[in-house]
Amino acid sequence: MASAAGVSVSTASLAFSGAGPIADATRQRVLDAAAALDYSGPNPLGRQLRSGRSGIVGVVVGDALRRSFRDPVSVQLLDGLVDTLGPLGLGVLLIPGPTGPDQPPVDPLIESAAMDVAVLIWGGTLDDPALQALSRRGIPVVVVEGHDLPGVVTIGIDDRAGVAELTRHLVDLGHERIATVTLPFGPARRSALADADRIAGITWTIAGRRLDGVHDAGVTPTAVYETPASLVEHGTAAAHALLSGPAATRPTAVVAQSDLLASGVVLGARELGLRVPQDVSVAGFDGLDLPWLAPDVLTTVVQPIAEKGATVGRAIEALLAGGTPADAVLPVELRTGTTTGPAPRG
Amino acid sequence: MASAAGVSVSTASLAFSGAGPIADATRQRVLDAAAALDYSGPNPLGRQLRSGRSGIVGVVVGDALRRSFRDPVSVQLLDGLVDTLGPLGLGVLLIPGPTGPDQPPVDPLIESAAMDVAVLIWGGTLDDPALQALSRRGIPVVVVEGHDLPGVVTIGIDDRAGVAELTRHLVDLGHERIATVTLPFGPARRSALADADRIAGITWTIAGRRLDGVHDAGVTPTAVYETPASLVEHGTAAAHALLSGPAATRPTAVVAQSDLLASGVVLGARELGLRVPQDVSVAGFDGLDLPWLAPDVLTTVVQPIAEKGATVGRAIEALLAGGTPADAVLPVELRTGTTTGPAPRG
DNA sequence: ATGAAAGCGCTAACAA
DNA sequence: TTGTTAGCGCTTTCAT
Repeated sequence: MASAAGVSVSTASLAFSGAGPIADATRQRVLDAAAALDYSGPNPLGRQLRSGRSGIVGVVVGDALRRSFRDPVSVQLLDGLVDTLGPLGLGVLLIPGPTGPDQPPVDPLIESAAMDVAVLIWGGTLDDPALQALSRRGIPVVVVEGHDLPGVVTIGIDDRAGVAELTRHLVDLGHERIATVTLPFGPARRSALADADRIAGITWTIAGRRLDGVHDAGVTPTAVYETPASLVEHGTAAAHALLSGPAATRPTAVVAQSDLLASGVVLGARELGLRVPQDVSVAGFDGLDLPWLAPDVLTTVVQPIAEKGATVGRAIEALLAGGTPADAVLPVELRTGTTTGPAPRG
Repeated sequence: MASAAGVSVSTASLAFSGAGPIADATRQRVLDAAAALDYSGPNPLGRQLRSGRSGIVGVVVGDALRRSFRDPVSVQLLDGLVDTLGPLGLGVLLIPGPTGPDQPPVDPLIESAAMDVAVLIWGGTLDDPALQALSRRGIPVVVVEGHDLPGVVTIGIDDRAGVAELTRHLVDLGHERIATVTLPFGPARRSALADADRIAGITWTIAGRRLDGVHDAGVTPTAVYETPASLVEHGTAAAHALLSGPAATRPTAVVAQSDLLASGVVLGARELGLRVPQDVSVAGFDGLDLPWLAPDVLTTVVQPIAEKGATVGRAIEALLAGGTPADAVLPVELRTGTTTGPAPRG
């Protein structure tokens, strides 16, 4: 302990914290002694116990890291969050989400890691075991893109309205047979066409909301293809399932619930010998940069991802200050690119 | 405190830890009392202070998160690391690397967050301020893909030999004019052709080692294009710079130091109207899945990324057990795809 | 302006 | 088998 080296006891605390009244000379003496003993400042563990705060925000990614982080949306969200949290002196602890059906339902870190707040990326329902464990521990929770749940702060975007606007754009272009490619419906992931029963059983609301957006535009999709994750290859698989039929019955437009899925659809359509947008229009959601689609630019709904992360960060700040931040729904914006065009003459 | 509720004091500790002798009846009584008071197990802060361990591994990503995580290599490494650390009860704290030249050199978390070990992804030299801060704090460090530094554990791959083998593959195909596209040379990032002076000043050894690999195969690159980050768009820019000249002098093969760069080169070559591999061969490094290149498969050097993460995890385990884990150099393997072929007849 | 003392919640040694 | 005690390193009253 530096105090032994210097002369005082807890005056050292003042010397380091800067708070409290202390003579410049004394402070300097303490700092010098610390340097001599290469003591590098207060031990964070002691400080944390004393203050009851760990300075750590646990971020539960909705999936195995590998899969989550292949999704630029999660990454950019995390980036915005880290940028906001850093200046507040808060660090982000990565917590893997449920890995597989036969794995333990919640990561041990959720049960026992020190954290002041937790963030659930990608939703969660009330009976989510992670949510229950956190509430048992009394750790406040911020949920991104989930249900509106009592007792937790929810940050989302107005995706339903965004998809509705996008769909109307397609209707205005004369499209009548519109198919859609969705995000996963729930923990039981599938890559397949979904029937009405399956659609009725959607538990992850993000897929449901974006599907509702299509209906809001007065459109009933000719087919709904459900994917197990927002990845390019699943979009390609969807394209093969949706676009292999004859031109007379094939959809003339595909609305994908993410840009990654949409770019997979574009690639799949090309593999089938279809031109985009002459033979089929493709639209996405998110507003990512997709350099490999160049020179095409995807028509999509742009969501403010980094801003979403920052909003989560501010909610955390408010929570830690003892406040009760309001839920937030951020606006989205339609961006028309080159992958949508007039419906082909039938 | 549960002890008040139950009947005992620190017997509760035994009840929760499971260690030590305790009567089943007593344990049950404690657990019941805990449930009644909804006490959710020992406070991690107290436990941490007592044990002197935080259970946290700080991972310093070599860059802004946004950029780091667009690189699948970092993500998969992190994934392998998290998978290994989880069962050990260790969590990963994300620490942003240097963000910009005018930013503070090290993130405050490096100075003051509680962590038992730190991992530096993507290198670091001896005078790296992060490394210095960590050593001042007495926190052991594992470095991935960096220099061999005294006092830190280094985990890497045999990339030099891998690039040499790859280059020999091209030589065997008859290529004589081979250009190369490199990873960043150091913190001062550029997107430009590099002259000899610039090459002599490489500080991030990963670029240097992979460049040396080309020479090991007896090849002097006709041009070296330096990129500011391992991203598709920088590969495309490199392709335009390297492949715009007349066929007689243009390189017939390009060795990129990452798959992302290589796929950018492929896209750029196509934009220039060149066929891959008939007009120009392109090879990469990493062994990623690149769905958007389909049906092409990149010729590349496959590195065991997840295994690298796991190796880092095991080194951390050994470090925390008081051992001194050895540096590791993991093997790589050439994978020939469809993007390299015989040199065009000149 | 500085020092003394208490206590954050826990666990490990020891005593009973 | 259980209870008592001490102390991890810190910050914060409260005295001096």
